[in-house]
Amino acid sequence: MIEKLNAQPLDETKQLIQRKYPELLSEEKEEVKETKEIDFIRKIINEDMKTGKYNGRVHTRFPPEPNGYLHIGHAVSVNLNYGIAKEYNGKFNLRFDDTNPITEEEEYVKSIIEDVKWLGADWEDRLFFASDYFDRLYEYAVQLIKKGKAYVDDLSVEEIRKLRGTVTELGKESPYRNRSIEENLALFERMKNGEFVDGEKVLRAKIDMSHPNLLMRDPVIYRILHRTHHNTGDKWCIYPLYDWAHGLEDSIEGITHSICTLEFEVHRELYDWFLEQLEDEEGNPIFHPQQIEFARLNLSYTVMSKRKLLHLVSEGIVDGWDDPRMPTIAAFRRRGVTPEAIKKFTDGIGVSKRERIVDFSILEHYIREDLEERCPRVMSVIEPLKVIITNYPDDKEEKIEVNNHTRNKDMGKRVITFSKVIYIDNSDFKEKPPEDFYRLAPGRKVKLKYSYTIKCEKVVKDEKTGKIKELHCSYDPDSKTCSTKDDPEVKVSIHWISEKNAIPAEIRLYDRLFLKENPLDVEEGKDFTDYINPDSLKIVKGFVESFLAKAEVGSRYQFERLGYFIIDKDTTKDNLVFNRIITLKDTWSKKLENRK
RNA sequence: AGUCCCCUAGUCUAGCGGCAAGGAUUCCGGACUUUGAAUCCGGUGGCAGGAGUUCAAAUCUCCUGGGGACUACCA
Repeated sequence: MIEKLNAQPLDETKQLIQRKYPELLSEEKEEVKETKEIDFIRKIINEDMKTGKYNGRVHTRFPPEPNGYLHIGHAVSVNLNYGIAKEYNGKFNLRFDDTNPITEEEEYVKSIIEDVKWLGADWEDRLFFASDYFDRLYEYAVQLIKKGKAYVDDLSVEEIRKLRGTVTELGKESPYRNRSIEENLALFERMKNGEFVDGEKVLRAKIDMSHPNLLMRDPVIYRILHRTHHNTGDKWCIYPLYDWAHGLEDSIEGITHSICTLEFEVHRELYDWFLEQLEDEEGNPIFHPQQIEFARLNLSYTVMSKRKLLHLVSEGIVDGWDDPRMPTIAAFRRRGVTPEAIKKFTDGIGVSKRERIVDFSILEHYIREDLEERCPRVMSVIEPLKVIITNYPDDKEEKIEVNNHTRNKDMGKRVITFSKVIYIDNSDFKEKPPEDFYRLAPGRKVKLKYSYTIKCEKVVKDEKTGKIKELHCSYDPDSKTCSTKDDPEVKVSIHWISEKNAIPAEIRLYDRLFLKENPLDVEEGKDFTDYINPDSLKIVKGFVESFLAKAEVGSRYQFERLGYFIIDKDTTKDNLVFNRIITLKDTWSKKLENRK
């Protein structure tokens, strides 16, 4: 009780200080920001720097497979890897892990390059392909054979699987396991030369068929695939597998910290084993990067697997990889989200080893925070309701100068028009207003933002349908510069647009793609697509300020009280198209919902 | 079933033997406001459970429980 009494005046003092001397409090805040949180990966790196493990060098990489579009989960990895490289004055590579010509395509290479660049990561001149190293990978394989640590196996896929055993049963050795080094060398060369058909032979590492880690039970490292590769064409008909290729790629590039997701944790043992076996021309062990695993991102109300995203695209559930409802980078870009917002988000959620489903509202928060700063304000009407100001002269027009941003005066001013016929948003009028409804209703007053106070005198309805056609309102000529607090009858000011200043626009209202928090948590007999939000896209015709006809594709605005919008690339000379990036927070309608 | 990994508010995260367990978001109040926005103030809410070590445990050890990875010639 005493605490409460004491707390009261203190809060008030703080609020007073905030109002009068905001700079005092903001300084305080910056100091708090100084204490930077450090994740477990950076801790490992700090330790390595201390011990001089890599001579103070930090070199990371982002190694996508070009078999799909990048999504926000990849952004976590890009930002992490590039961020670390920058922080430690290190380097960052972009490397395509293109060891499987069956699924990989040039189209994906292009989109990935564009996305990584857009995210702000800079690989300078270090854009690499695993396929650049096919020769060296082959040489290393020969070395492994020469050391008696790899052999050519004639077994079929099924036979290999059978002999591998299970997590509880030991594996059995292949009858071809003890071929001579010479025979293996010859056979491997013949594999490379295309003397065998797909699947006829493989090269396997000779490790331990009774190893508790299944991956260590003589893993296949080369398979025969008579396929044209997007990069090397028909030069090769044998291709290395991930475990063989990845560590070697890292080693070749001098990567110090090979950061990947949790599912590769079990692979680390193999990763290390390969690197320990091999040596360079002088007989020294080859460079040995360290693999570190972190938890991938899962976001609520969406799906992240490439397979599922591809399904949404190929089934036409969404309109392509860059449909603004998708979690792909291309979609975020088109939707209007900035790379800076994504960076804030990925920094904000941090990195850890616990599997996580990050709440969508956290992403939304960073998107709003970013847009709030950068978007000029504009008054647009999404669901127009015609309003006639009955006591305003027919042909009179007033120009009103308004700020483009409430706080940031650098964004300049613009001029809007007031006249007899205006449009307001349908949601700002209720014939039978619910409790707490502050906006317009029959007989009620509302402030038109930057302009007059109006009072609803009459509701005109369509005789046939009974739908509201227009509103007849009167205005108060003395109210132009008033604020809402000058008139006890006026609670809020609403946005509006004059007929004289309005041009039509197509407005695409996007919402979350799924209704279910975790769409992968499917009930019996259902599919993840059963949880698609049927209202994830609504297209409406509204009015925007006429100067926007000249605005460029990709420019973002805050439609006052509605949300943030961007001009879409579908815009043509006579069809202006806006995407809603995100709504403004709406505590009032949330309150109404919660009351239900 | 074997090996390995993980477990701090609804969600994400900090903590590294001594904290009133901190921050972000969500939610709920309030101040301010020509955006029911932003901004500001306040509140609800957490160490999976149990034993042990210790003067002292979210932190170290063990057990139990829960979640996950691995049984592809995918990455």
